[in-house]
Amino acid sequence: MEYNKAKDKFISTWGSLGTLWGINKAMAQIQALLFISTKSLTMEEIMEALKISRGNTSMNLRQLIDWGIVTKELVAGERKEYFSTEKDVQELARHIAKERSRREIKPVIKVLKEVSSIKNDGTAKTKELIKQTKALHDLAESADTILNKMVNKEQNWLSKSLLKLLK
Amino acid sequence: MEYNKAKDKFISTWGSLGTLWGINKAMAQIQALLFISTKSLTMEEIMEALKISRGNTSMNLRQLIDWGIVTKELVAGERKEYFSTEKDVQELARHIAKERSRREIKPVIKVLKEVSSIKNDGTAKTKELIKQTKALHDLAESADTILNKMVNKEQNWLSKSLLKLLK
DNA sequence: TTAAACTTTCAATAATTATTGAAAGTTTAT
DNA sequence: ATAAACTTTCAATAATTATTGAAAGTTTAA
Repeated sequence: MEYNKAKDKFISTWGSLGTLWGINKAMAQIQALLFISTKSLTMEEIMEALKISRGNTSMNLRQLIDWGIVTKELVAGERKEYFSTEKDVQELARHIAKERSRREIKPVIKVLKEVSSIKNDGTAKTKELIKQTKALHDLAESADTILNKMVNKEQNWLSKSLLKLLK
Repeated sequence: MEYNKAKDKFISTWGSLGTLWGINKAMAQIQALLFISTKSLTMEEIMEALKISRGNTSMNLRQLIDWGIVTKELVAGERKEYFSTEKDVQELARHIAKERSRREIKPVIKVLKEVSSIKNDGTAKTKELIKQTKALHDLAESADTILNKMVNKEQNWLSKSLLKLLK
């Protein structure tokens, strides 16, 4: 496989994976493009490379910046903006895990807490609801905690040793 | 919060979480309904409880069965089918992790392997593509391995002790 | 074998989500 | 202050994905 085919395959695969996991295709592809780029890119270059509109590019770049995985760079003497993504996979995973936890997992954990805390009126269905949502709550909380610890920068040595331990 | 409100909140929250993570709302809600039900339910009961059509219920039940988290039960002397979901959260997590790994993660790891194995022609862009996709490949493989080990039934004692270790 | 009781399939439709593109907005240089 | 060079916004549209519902299929009982 030569460079261009490999590049296209990577970008399109990354886009599909994004879609499968609830992340907009354009957003995933912009990140993929920046991830393998040897230099920061302008909006124009991104539009051109991915064949997407200016508006789409602008909105998705903003989202990526919100997520903390893309940064805007201003080059002295140039008016246009340059974009680059976090190049370190560990850091990338950390940002994504942190954001998805904050936006999606934590709110669900909160709901599970509320639901599992309803008054136990002694009926079987109430008991079951409490029992099951409590189990889900505990699992979600454990998973969320362990995930965040594992991708934690300072504790990275740990996740590496854990991996060995588990093998 | 009384039972019905809590139940509705749980089902709708679970449906939304599904959507956010690329899982069809109806599929997530059927699973949620079964998860807190004290008994197996018929298609009719599921349709009624979630206000969804027969076709939708049928297709999503099949998917849940494919995923290995719902089972069809035949009651002697009754013609209609009864459905129930895995009630143990640990088992549930295990099935979901296994399936998402198999369907979505493993194929991506394969592509990353291919892409990172292209011939290094010495150009900066090729070197960067190889380096970055290789890093992603290694991370994805580690994450996939560790996730599957963690949710592994036999090794569950391990995930529990790991959690303590990480705290 | 027929009919009743059920489930599945799938084309049509609806709902949701992504994308466009042009107008409005912003910044900088002169 | 004006204009050029850019970015953002957002209503319109397109693309995708989910859902319906009725016809076709299946199974069981008589």
